[in-house]
Amino acid sequence: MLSLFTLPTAILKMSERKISIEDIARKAGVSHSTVSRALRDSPLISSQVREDIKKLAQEMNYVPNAIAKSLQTQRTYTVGVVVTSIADPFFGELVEGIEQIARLAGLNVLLSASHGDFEQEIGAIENFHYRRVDGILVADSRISKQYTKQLTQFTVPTVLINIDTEDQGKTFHSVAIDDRLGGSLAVEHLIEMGHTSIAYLGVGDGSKADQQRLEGYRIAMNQAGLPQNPAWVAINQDPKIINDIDIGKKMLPQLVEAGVTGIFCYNDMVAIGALLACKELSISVPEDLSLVGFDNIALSSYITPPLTTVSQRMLEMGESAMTMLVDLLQGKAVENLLLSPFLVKRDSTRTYAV
Amino acid sequence: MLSLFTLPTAILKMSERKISIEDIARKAGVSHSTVSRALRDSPLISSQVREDIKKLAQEMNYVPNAIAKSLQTQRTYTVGVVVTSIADPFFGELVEGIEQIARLAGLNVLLSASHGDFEQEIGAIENFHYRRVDGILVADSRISKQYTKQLTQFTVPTVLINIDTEDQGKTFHSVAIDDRLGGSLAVEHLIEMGHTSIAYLGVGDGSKADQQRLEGYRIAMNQAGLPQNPAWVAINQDPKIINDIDIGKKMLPQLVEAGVTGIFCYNDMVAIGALLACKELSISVPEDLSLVGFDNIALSSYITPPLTTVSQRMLEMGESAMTMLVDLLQGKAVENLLLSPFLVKRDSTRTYAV
DNA sequence: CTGTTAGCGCATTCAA
DNA sequence: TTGAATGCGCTAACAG
Repeated sequence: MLSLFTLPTAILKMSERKISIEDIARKAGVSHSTVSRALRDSPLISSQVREDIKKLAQEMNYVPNAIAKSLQTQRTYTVGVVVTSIADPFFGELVEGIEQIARLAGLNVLLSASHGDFEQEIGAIENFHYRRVDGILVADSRISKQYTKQLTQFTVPTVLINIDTEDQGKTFHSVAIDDRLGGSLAVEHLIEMGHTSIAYLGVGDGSKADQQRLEGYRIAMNQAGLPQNPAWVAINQDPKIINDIDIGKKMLPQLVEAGVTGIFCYNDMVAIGALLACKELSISVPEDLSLVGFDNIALSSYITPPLTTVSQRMLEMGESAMTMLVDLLQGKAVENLLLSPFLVKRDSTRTYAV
Repeated sequence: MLSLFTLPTAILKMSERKISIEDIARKAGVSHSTVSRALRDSPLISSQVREDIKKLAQEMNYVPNAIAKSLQTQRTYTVGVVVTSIADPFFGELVEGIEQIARLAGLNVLLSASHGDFEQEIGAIENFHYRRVDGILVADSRISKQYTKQLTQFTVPTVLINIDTEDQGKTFHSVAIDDRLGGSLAVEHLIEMGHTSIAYLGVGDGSKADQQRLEGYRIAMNQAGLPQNPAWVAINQDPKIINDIDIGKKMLPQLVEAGVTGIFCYNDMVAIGALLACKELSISVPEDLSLVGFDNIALSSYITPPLTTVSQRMLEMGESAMTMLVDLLQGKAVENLLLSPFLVKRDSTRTYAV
């Protein structure tokens, strides 16, 4: 701790205009290119001169200028990241994963929030373009499709995270979660617990995630040879309800009336809404009803009862996306990634006793 | 929106090397300085030429080069932000606030995580330096003091957020939460509810926050003319316990034995730990014991019972810090900010009946 | 091995 | 009002 900064040379007071390689060249009595070479450990230089100049640079508190370097090399070593909301813990984890890998690769992260707004997303990306980032990462599971068309026009390597369109794989690079698999995992779990009347509670926002989780539900039901009742699929139709908790609250009663004993909810917030509705209706979870969420948000493990859920591992998703981008920047070929979610069993589900 | 291009032509296919003002100058049959002027709405140009050139630039899908511009103007319109962890919802909110104001001011955010590590923080800041950011924001409530000394050496305008040192106000700019006030608010609330035997449960990490919340506790007790018992102040001494929940769990029993009826906990996680310990000991909250937290993390409103807590409003703190930085960049004088937290009454506290 | 020269893309002074 | 010339700080040919 203490010794770290005993070398006062690293950060010290510096006058208005910073020291440049020419300044140190003048002082060393050499040309600025010699200084440039010395500082960058070029083989085209005598080790003697190199050491001398490095020492001098230290003494003069030289801090290289990334801007000038970028202008020359046409590389900024910066990537732009767009997320819908930074405050959302979900994206927070994602960005954390992105930043970790970026730093390991010597890249900086320029962060922007879109708040789910199309124009703001475009604005952020144009801005990244303007700043000549080396690559772009866009995370948004509810984005319009035309957007992706425009994105393909970019020459800047771009990786899309959980993008809301089907035709991935062809036009651009992406990493996404396998929502279909996730849905199946959730429902298979309920089936294993002996449930047969199982519902899906979706948000009806038209997102790919919503549709594919429902598909996963159907696949699992089919594979188990279980009957499917239209009344067991409750999709919110009211566009005025934007809060997931409220959706869960509002949609739960009709599913209970339809006689289901287990519900797979679109996500944890919906499940929590359903849970709250259960409390109001004096329905015990998991005694009377089993509930499965999706996302594994922090909250899900703390509520009562702790929620059985499908986990997305956002940190890993961020790492994967950034790793893919790094590969692209190095000219490597990459393959789109479909990450597998997994089930986290907690206390909101239990064996169905006839 | 200060979007450079509102038309869809903005995003279009472009060849390897981007169009420069010289390219468009050549095509327009003028000099590149004329183009430069036209594009920047210089008064030194005829409106005719300006419109023509702007139109041409559009057609040629010209995207100005921020790097070149920065090299010339010595301004990057970029600020560096260091937080301990991006994934922490707490900092997520902070960064969201920062980003909002930054964008409004036409600034970009370069984000870095320090993971509470001194070296990584220094590294991030040096990197920002290297990239010639216009300003720096550092958030960390548990940072070493000498660090701040070093920070003052920077010529780059810097605002510290919730920094862990007393001598703010003099050497550098800062925005922080008034922990002392927060502590008083929590304890005053308990006093109003009729409690007289009130405890403080601290983490003992030597942080300013811990000390000042305790101080707030003492002030409130004094002002109410209440006696103070040393046994009512439980500060964790075991450095091996790093998890706040565990601290709460472990320290609770001794406070109960000391006969307190209300406890003000260092933060929500500690309070939740205490709550869990209560459950194990069959102590009902709030019937037998009232609990107050600090931070108002999302979790606090969802647990049972929902936690009465002191709220920090991190979004506002981020906005304030960034606003302060913007003022600094504009050469304005700024005053350090001490934000007032406020009490959020929920169900973990209740009137003490004798 | 080292110095000279020439840009990278733009803003800006000085002339015209 | 416009053009020519210069420089921001650096890398990278090309010569010596």
